[in-house]
Amino acid sequence: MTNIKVIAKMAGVSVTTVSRVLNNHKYVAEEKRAIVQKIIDEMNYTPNKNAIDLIRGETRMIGVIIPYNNNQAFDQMLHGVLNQSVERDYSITVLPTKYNKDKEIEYLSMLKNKLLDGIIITSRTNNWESILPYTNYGSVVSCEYTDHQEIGCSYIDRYASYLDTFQYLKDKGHSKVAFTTVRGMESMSTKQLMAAYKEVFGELQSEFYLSDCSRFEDGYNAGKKLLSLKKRPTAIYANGDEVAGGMYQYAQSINMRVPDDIAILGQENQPIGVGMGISSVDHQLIKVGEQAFDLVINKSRQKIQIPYRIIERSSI
Amino acid sequence: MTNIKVIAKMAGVSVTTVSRVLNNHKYVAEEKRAIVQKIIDEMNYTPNKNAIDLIRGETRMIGVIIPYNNNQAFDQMLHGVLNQSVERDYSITVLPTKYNKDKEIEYLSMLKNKLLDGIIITSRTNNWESILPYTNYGSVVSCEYTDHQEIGCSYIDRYASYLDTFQYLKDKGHSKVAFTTVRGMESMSTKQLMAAYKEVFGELQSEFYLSDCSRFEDGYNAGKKLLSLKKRPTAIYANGDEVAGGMYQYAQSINMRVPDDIAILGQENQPIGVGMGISSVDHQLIKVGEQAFDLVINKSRQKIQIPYRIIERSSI
DNA sequence: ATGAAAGCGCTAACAC
DNA sequence: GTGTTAGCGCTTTCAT
Repeated sequence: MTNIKVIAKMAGVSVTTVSRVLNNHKYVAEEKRAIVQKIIDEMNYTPNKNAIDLIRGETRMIGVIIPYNNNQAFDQMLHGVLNQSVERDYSITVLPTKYNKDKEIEYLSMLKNKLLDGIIITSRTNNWESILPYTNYGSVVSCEYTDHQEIGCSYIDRYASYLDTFQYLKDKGHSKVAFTTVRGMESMSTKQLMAAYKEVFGELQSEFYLSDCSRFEDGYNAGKKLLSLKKRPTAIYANGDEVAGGMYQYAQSINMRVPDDIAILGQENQPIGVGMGISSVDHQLIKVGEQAFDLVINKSRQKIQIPYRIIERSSI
Repeated sequence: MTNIKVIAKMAGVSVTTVSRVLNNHKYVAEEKRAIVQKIIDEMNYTPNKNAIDLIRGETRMIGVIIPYNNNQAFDQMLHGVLNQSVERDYSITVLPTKYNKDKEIEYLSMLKNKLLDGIIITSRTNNWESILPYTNYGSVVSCEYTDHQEIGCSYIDRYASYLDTFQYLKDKGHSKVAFTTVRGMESMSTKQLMAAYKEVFGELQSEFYLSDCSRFEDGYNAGKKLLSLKKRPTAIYANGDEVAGGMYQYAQSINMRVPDDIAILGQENQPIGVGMGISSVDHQLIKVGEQAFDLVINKSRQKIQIPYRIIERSSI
């Protein structure tokens, strides 16, 4: 292992001097700097960043906690983070939890371990009380709103969005609308969705709600269930355009017309949505990710709301 | 900062003993082990992994070099890597290069810097000769085939795939086929694509080839160009289902029927493809990523080929 | 069984 | 300007 000591010996100077040329310090004789640099180049030497981090207590590395690594919504946020990190010269470490509480905490403790300067939580399974202690070791920002002031937030106002969306559907003349989600009632956003539904349409009949939908196939199956109901919905609000696409395809397979027989609304403005002409409410998750990144590296605890928008296409 | 020293003092033992209980060493009196563990729990102490890495010279962290962070193909490989990393308890750092040579080398030198145990290169811009030296510092595996035996490879036989695909198209009666790519002739796979085309159809007329296609919109525009040709193609082989989807939509917008008026073949079996019924040649990039991960962590230099398959739907 | 002490590779006072 | 030295937080001989 060729380390700073070796270079120092070869150059006939002290490690300090080598360290100085490495870090572009002033007060190094041009002559010595030249010879040191020459040895460095010859030996093709690069400092051990691990040792540097150990001393500095900083890593320029940000972690992104993500439940699944194959979910469009989380992917979009991750992309936003990645976009910014490239500009700002930070590295990003992806931390997939599968909503495992211990795993999540293990990742959080990477802050304590000085492995990460900050963490972005796109979605969590532990309660905030368990997470809060880690804010002492590094910046943690959430992509979901929380009151806790030690947590910075880059979030969307999901409740408002859901309210708007259901109202939009109601205005279009729909009163029997069904919807799908990824997770069940353990998820904050599912709860908000439920609440918004109730606000607009009143009590929800349970057959109109389906969880565990992530991909196209899930949408297809959900479509089958929903459209087989004796009292079937006139509109479906899917949690993602991929899921919506699956529903769309099932509808077509049984010769139902969209939007005449069944209206379909997706989320997140995914490619499949533009391809199939599915209306979508875009929560601009990429922007959420970009903003979250800015917050972490600035160790900011601001609460920043990212606007959503409904993109009208022909499925509704 | 509560470190091992503090714990040692509080427990009234030496740092060595603390280190031993931390690492589950034998030869620690059950009594002492208990008291040390108690303090550790009370103090909510976790060791500084950075310091541990420094000594061990290992990080359990793998880097994935990716040109863009918003390209379906690279995303799929990344997902494959992520899938495996969760199982094996490794962290993954995403290293986006935008095909910048210096950035790419900078990332490679993270191996030397002891920041990464290994690196997976999904696509590169430097030549292998520049990359080879870094194999001395850690395992580097490529998702593209190379003869260099210091590089492990998890790859697809692109040339064979392209040959098969074009032959498939020819068998379907197409002789005028156009195609698109992300990058131009600087890319290895574009070169192979060209060669395969020539092999099957003979000389390529330049209007039948378009580069810089990544997303749906690119496909739409490519479709417009290709279908506006006086001598237009009867089939298009798109570099991805998203791009294919854009072409499909343009075709529909001018009332051309798919596949009767124009046949469209995509790649990578993306959701939009199943949604729109686009035939696709699936290179199983997720598997490529999974296999690549296995290779890095085993420091294997094997060359493993992942099979591709043509998925027939209705666009051809 | 347990602890003292010597590093891992580097930075940052502090002295000269 | 340059070098000596004391750490950063931990592991690992080597004694005891």
